[in-house]
Amino acid sequence: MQFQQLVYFVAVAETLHFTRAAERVHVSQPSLSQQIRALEKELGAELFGRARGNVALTDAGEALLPTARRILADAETARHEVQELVQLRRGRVRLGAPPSLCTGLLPEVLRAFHDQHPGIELLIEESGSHDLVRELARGALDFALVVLPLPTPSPALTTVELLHEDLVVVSSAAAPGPRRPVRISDLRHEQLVMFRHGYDLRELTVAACRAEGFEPVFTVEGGEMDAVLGFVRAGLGVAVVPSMVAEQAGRDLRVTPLAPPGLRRTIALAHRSDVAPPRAARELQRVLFSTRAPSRTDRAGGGRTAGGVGIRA
Amino acid sequence: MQFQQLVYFVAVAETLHFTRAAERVHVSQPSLSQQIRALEKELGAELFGRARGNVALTDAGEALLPTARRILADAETARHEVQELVQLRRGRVRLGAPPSLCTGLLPEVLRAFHDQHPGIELLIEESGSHDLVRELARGALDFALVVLPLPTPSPALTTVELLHEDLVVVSSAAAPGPRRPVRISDLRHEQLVMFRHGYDLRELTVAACRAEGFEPVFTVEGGEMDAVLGFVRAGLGVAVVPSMVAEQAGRDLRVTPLAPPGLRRTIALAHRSDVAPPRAARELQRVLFSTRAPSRTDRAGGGRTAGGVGIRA
DNA sequence: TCATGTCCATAGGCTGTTCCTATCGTGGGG
DNA sequence: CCCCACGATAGGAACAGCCTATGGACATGA
Repeated sequence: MQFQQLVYFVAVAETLHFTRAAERVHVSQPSLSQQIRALEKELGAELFGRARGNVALTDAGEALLPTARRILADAETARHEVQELVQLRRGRVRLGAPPSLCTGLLPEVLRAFHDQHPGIELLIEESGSHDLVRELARGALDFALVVLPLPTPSPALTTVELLHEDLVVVSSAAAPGPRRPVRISDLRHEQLVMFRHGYDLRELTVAACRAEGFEPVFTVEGGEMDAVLGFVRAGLGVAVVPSMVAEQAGRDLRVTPLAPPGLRRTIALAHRSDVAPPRAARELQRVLFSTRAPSRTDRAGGGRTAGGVGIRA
Repeated sequence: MQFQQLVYFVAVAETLHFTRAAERVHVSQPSLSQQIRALEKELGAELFGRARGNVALTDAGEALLPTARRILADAETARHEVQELVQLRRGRVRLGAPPSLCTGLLPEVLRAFHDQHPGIELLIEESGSHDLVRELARGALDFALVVLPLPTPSPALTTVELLHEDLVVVSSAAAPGPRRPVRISDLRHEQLVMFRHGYDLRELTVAACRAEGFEPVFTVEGGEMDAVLGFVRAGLGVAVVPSMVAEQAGRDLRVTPLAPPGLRRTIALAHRSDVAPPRAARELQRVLFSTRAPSRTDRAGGGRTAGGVGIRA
């Protein structure tokens, strides 16, 4: 049984006329006759009574017709559904991102993406890089924005550098504080407001302080991004945050850059190496890079160079 | 899109392994790969992620799978339904017959047919030949048992002679009556119980009397077969009925044959010339002729010889 | 590190199918 | 009585599907 044969069969069933049916399906009349015959032979039953000038469905034809129609309709549906995915009219992207990026970068990017593809569902998982990497490996995420280097590098993940963020010090606009760029070592004498465990920023900041030979002092610790900024506003201390976050945090925060070499962190987009991300996810990747594309160096998760892992058209 | 491709696709989707899927559908692995590729190309989307040792459905594949399964199931259903008709496990026969045959011949035949094909629905229309011919032409019946010659002969109908029936006179067993064969002309002095208009037997009997030069006298008229026999039993008069009916009517009826040449009528099976009867109807035809097959002369409705209208195997 | 095995993709040749054009056979209508 | 309409048939060209053989990439174990 072939789809063609069913198409021909339905055409004849609807026109009750071989020649006209052949025209309708754009095939010669003998070809159509032949295919109908082949179908009849396969099914072991005549589908049409072919009395002179009076083509009519037999009972077998009558039995076949509704199912044939349904099969053809289903085939059309199948094509259509796949097409919707291809054309990004439908779909889903599961993106993981650290809280700082959810605050800073993502709103703008997701807005742009959603405007272009309103049918695509966006699922955001807000976690530290460690959790995100695990979720990626499980297949629970299509992509994750992560801070490089990865806490648990693995060749199973491919990362593509997205951007470098400068970290800055924020403090209460009301409180007296340094106007000039500060050095990390200056933080030895500051009271810090610190994120909860799991934030990449926490690990990064603490590591930087230790590299300078001191252990940072926290007045408050454990909050999420918004809470930390609120505590800083309230004068409880200073915090080290990405410049992008600081910029968006408002005027009642004083933003102080770090003196060179400062602190930078590299944000990358990570995905499993073994499966190509869904079409919609690749499209989000494209939007992500076109919105904010200061760096496009490909790096494998383990630190090895992984060529050719770019965006698939 | 081809059925084969969907079969292959489902096999790969279920095994997540090209080589094993190929074995399962009894095709070489390259052929299967090629068909999957062709399907992907036609749909414009990859259906599988082919990472080393990790074949997985893409979102497009995920979208296609349920519909593909449904299409294949429907195709199976279509084959099955047609097959049921072919194998006479299901179907319908619409048969028209005059009341005398419904009483005499049909019970036995239909019983035999039903025993062989319990899934076939039997619809009997009990009418005179005139009505039956009209219903046949309308397509409301597959077959009709009719009395020849047809009241309205037409080349649109094909008739096949089935049997000749002798007509006999029945009278009450209680009442005195002739023991020897009677002649038609003897009926001039009898009180007749007569069927309602529409019975072929009525037309035949009345015509026979008129041919003998007299108009028959009815004590009761208008009843159906059973009623007429009841009236005869009650001694209201005699009736002319087919011998087969008379035999089954019981012992309280006296059956008197007609003297030669007697009265015979020819029963034929009629169907439309332009469409082959459904499979189940042809099977009933076969049973009909094998149960009671004294005559098989083919005759066209108009009286012309119509060759090759036999039972299709 | 190298040999080996697994697994999917590719290449080339063969066969069967599908399609075409041309033609036939048969009823029905002018 | 001839012609027309319509489906069936015939024969040949183009194509698709399948096969075997082979390639290439990765994983595994000595």
